[in-house]
Amino acid sequence: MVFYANVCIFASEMTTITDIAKALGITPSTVSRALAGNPRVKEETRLAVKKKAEEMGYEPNVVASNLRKGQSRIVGIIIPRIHREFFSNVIGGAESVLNRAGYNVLICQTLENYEAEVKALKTLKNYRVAGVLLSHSISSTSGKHVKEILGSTPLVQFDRVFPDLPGAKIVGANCEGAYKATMHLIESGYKRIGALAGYMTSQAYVERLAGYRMALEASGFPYDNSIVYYNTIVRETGYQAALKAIEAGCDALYSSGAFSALGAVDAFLEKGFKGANDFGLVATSNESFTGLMSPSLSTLNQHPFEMGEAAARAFLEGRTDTQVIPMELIIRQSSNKNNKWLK
Amino acid sequence: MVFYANVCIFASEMTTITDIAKALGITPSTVSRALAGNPRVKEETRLAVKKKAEEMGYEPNVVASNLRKGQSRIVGIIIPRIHREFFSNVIGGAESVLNRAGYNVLICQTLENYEAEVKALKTLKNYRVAGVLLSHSISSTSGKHVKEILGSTPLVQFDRVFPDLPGAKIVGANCEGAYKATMHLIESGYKRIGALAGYMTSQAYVERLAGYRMALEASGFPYDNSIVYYNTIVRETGYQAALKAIEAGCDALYSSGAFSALGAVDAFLEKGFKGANDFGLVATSNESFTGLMSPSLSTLNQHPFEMGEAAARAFLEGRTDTQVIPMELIIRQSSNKNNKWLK
DNA sequence: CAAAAAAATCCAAACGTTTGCACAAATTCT
DNA sequence: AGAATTTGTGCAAACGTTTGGATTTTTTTG
Repeated sequence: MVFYANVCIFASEMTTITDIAKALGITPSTVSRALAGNPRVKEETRLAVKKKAEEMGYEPNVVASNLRKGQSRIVGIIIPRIHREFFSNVIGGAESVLNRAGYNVLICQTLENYEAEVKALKTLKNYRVAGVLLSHSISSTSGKHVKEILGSTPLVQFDRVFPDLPGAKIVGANCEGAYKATMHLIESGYKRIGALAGYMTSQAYVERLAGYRMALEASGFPYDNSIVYYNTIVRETGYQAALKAIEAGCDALYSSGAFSALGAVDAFLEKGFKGANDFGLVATSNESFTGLMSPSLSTLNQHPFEMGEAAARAFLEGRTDTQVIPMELIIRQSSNKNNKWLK
Repeated sequence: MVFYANVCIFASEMTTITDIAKALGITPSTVSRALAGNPRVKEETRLAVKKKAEEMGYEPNVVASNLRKGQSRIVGIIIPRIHREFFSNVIGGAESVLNRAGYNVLICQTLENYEAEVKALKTLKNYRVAGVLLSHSISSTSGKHVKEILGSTPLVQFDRVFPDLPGAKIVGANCEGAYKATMHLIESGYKRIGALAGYMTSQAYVERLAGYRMALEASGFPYDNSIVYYNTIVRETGYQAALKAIEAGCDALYSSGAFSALGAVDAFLEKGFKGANDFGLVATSNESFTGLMSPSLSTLNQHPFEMGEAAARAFLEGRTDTQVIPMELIIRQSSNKNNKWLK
């Protein structure tokens, strides 16, 4: 690659298609077509153009190209927070699929804030992105703003979806997963199983609670709302809720989140419980720490990377259906009633 | 917000500045100035324009704006992988600072692949991004390609930096951190301290190794290259290296990474070690699992979120110096020689 | 060898903004 | 009242591409 001093110093002085055209004594349109591989340009000139472009260090201006073509190769992803392991994995999966298809990824985090979500949607619309992959913030209760802002921009929702919004959705098998987790606790012999239920503003948590309830009722256990703890999502709230659950006589908990489960472990270690013989726990979301901590947590693996891949593919293929990503029950120490945690 | 049917159905039929101008019987230039808050337009018309814009659901086309202005409000971030906790935290920090300053973030992951890095750099250049935040892939050995492709585009390097490249750099206090970690092991009474050194193609790892060596030599220990294990970065290679270290008679390890330390724990649990009395370990990178696993790992916290913030600020302020983010030694069970891990 | 067909290139407009300069209208100053 | 200034708008070009249709050049055909 030849490197021109002026190109190096001033970004504004980059070689354009017109520069190449002038250098070859032809018109910009031919250069454009040559570079695009249009069959209407002679092999000979195509080669000459490509050679000259290389020589002059030409790099296409995709901004201009996008403007003219009225479309961009950017996909926007809106998520609550990037550094949540679940979301960073989703992004990882989505990015690799999209990148292979020639798209790039613009990231916006809402930090669970409705206003930030609105702003992010507007920003992406203003960039005229090719599509949006969205997992809404916990403080958004309906998809009205999404439809209003996005209009016709293709939308794929994942994990946290608004049921009132049409279009592609990628969701975990929340109900089924929670059912399996709760059933596992029941089959392990636990007698009074509470739930850390999360926020009911999110469909995902509603479904998990439903699965928990179904498992109880299918096994002849009563559904007792007094041992269902809402709005638990972080370690501290999980801890507080678990303390109450212990007082209420629970011997196991199904947690809709991973961090709340961490708080639950804090609570029952504090209360002197020693192993899964005393207290059972299954958490949703197989964050990496769950398998490494002590006691290791039984979890539902949501396959976030695959979810990201599926979301990206749904966008690429223009799908509008709902795909359910299975949740895999991973049994570890925290629900293994037959053995103690600590050998 | 009034919602026009056509706007909703066809993305191409969005209201433009010209539409507003026509609706008000004025010219696009005035509308543009009005929306930009240019003082040369009358208060009255400014209000009329803003009202009409709102009414018609106008959203600016930033692609056109960027083209005309020759600059964009996008910052590109290139990282090896998004779903590494360290990097997702850096991105989280950078995104929040940049977002507040009106910038958006385009993410590219290289997956430690040189070609992908080159492609990412070109893509970002083609988007004429305002700047690039880069942590290079492990397979890139010099910054030549970066300079060649990026030209005058502002560059901030973080964590893994090319020393041969000018401009802003945000690095961890690698040498100092490794020194502190090793010194802590020495002071705790360990006698033969090996190192899981990582890749010497990366400046960060070179510096860590240097810090390790300095601590040894400052304490009268010999630096013994036969118990320094290179290219350890994932769990498996850490495990293999730790097995060798055990055979070589080591009673402690300083690990330049967190995942390799995980492998080291595997190795010495397998070999029947029971606590820090037997084997000491300090890892770099305070990934969340390190504090939750058993034994919990003593680590060096690199403050990735703050590093991301610093990188973003360095870009915003046009800095060209090198900033060092201190590493904090967090002492946990794995190096606490006075107490057993398991109570 | 002219006419028709095919191939290659050119022209000019468009994408939606922004902005220097010109111009007109309103205001202020001699 | 006329000149000088200020204030508000309009005009038109520009940013770097792409693309439909016109035009030229080359090739094929009768």
